[in-house]
Amino acid sequence: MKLITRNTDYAVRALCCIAEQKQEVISGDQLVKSLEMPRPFLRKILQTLNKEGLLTSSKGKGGGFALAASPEGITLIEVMKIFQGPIKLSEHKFKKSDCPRINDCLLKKKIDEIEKEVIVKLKAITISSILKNRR
Amino acid sequence: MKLITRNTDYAVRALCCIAEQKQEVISGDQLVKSLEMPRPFLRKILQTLNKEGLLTSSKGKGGGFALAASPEGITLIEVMKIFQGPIKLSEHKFKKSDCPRINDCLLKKKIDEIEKEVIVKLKAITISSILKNRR
DNA sequence: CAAAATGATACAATTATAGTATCATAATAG
DNA sequence: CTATTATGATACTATAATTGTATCATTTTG
Ligand code: FES
Ligand code: FES
Repeated sequence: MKLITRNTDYAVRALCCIAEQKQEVISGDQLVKSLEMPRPFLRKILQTLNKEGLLTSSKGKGGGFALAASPEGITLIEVMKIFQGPIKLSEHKFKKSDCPRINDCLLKKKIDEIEKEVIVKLKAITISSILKNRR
Repeated sequence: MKLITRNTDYAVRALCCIAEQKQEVISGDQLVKSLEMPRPFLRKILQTLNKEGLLTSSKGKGGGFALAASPEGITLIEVMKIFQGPIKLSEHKFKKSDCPRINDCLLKKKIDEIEKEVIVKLKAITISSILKNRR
């Protein structure tokens, strides 16, 4: 019942780390050292973030990754969508298709209300607001 | 990223159905007919609800299940705990043990705030409040 | 060309969810 | 006392999601 998967969590940590960096561009290997996470896993995450337009990348010596937007402009929900798909707290599948009862499920209606509020909260979280949380 | 598993959803639907019934006791097979869900799966769910004290059961002809408390007294979060364990939106495990970064993870702190609010909402949902939602 | 970096893609392991199957036990009617 | 109707306990299996790993190709710079 976890809201955030490891993909997303690592991606956010990487984005935070890049945002804090003095030099704009930082290589994957430097990030591995700072963040202590499995190299090939982080590499894949960085590639995805680049493909989705949250990072820019450059190859070759001196290359690496940089933020494509300011830390204020990168929201958590955006990262979640990339790695976890759209937020659906009350998804209810039955062998790949939706539950036949989904339209009259009373519980689903209640959960949908909670979902709306969670989405509002998530939209308010950005890389910069996460960094501000720190002491 | 689903908040409610099928176990929980089915359990709630069953509890609602029992609560609405005129006769207090209803058999598993009758519930299967009303709820259109896989018999052995529902049976297991009912057994668990009984073991956890949300239902009472009686064997033999005329037997079946009945609510152990009033519909106002059964909360969603109670059912969720039974089938999904305690609510932990920001759990982050690494091979069975907690993520070593869990104590300084800035994102986790943000998610924990959301978790608190979600728990408040969930605690307010009961079988009777779910039934009232219906038109 | 060699070194340092990312890009693309296929594969594998682990865990969680969802579901099935079987046999035992108890209560009731006749 | 035995057949029927019901639940109890428990072991097994299937599917999907998550969490990774491994390999080779491509681009950039010196
Ligand atoms: S959406 Fe399927 S039972 Fe609630
Ligand atoms: S709790 Fe592990 S990185 Fe956030």
